[in-house]
Amino acid sequence: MGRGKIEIKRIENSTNRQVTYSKRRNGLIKKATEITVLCDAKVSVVIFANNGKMHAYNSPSTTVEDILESYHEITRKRLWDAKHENLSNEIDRIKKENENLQIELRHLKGEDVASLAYPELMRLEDALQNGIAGIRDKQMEIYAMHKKNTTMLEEEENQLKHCLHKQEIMDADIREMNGSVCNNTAEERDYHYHQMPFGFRVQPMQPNLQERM
Amino acid sequence: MGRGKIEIKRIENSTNRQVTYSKRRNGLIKKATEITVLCDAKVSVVIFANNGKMHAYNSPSTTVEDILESYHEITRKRLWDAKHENLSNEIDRIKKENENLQIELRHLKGEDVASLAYPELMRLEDALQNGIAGIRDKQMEIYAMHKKNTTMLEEEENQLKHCLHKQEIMDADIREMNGSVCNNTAEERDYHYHQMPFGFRVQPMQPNLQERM
DNA sequence: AACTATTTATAAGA
DNA sequence: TTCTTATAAATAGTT
Repeated sequence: MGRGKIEIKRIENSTNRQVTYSKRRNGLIKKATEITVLCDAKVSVVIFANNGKMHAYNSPSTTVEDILESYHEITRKRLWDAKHENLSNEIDRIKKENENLQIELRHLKGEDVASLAYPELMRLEDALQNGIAGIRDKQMEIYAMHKKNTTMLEEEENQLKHCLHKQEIMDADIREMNGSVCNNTAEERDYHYHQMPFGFRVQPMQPNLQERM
Repeated sequence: MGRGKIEIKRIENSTNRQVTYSKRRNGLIKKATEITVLCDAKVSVVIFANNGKMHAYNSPSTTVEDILESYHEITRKRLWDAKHENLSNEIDRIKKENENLQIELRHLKGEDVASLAYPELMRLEDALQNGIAGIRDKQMEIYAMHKKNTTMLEEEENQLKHCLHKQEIMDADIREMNGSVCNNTAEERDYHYHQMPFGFRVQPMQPNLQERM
């Protein structure tokens, strides 16, 4: 818009640039004023020249600071909204997944099954049977281990009893040799021992076994 | 600059104002861009429309305002971080809950039970027994309904057979009256009928019953 | 800064 | 909103 068309690139001639700057700066501020009046808008224009001098325009009843402040607020709000939405979507997604898991759990526990279709009931029964099977296996395993422990303890106990028994015989022999009277033979004592109720003979105790598993 | 000259005062027609705003806003920003390039200037333009929507142009630069603003930016960033953290915590919480549900589900399905303690196995077995009980109840209910349906169909079939039988007797009587010879009494035919294998007398068919449930 | 030929922006209409 | 176009406005080069 002038005698000749110009390319939009830096004007190398310093004087020319200065003149153009001055004219266009006025033009810009005029346009800003016009849009403010015509369209009831709030506008802030801040221009720094090459040489560092500043000019500014802002629509009436506001300050450049107000408008710049609002600008930053909005810019930040947009950023925040975007991220906020991502997080909210993530939460919704996980909550949905959570809900489905809860429903499946309730069904497996036999709750809320009244509304289920037959094939679904079959599926649930299969799943539960598998569950029980797996848990029974594990229980058997634990039972077997428990039994094995008990047996080992029993054997240990028996061995201890046996040692004790031998010791008693030896003590008796010693007392006999020392001149005291004893008419029980070793065989007789053995017999009496075996007549004792089983419960008194063996008392494997392992109260903490369950907690260890 | 247009088809007609306009006075620089607020445009009362809302649509016109909106259109003019849109055009002039683009014009203003174009001018800002041009002066930036041509004259090596730094320009910042912020425009708020009547309705609060914002547009802005900034030449690629760092100005004093920008630096002053960064203080506020940091303040607000802290605010944002706090809100962000709340959401993140919420996500972590739900994820954790989700994980626990998945574990419980796997256990109920008999998976990953190898590492469980005995009391936990007992609890799971109880839960599964309850589940199976609930589902068996529902299955019995469905079975009962199925059986009831079948019975009803059988009765209908029997009634039909009965009607058919009566019809045959009547037909025979008519033939007899017409002079043809027949030495079977109605009673005899009745006897033969009742001697037929059950399966041929009644054939209730309802192949799609299961699919209807 | 003023002038003015020309380019550019845009008001009105579609 | 976008396109068109007649016209107003801006401005490049000149004085």
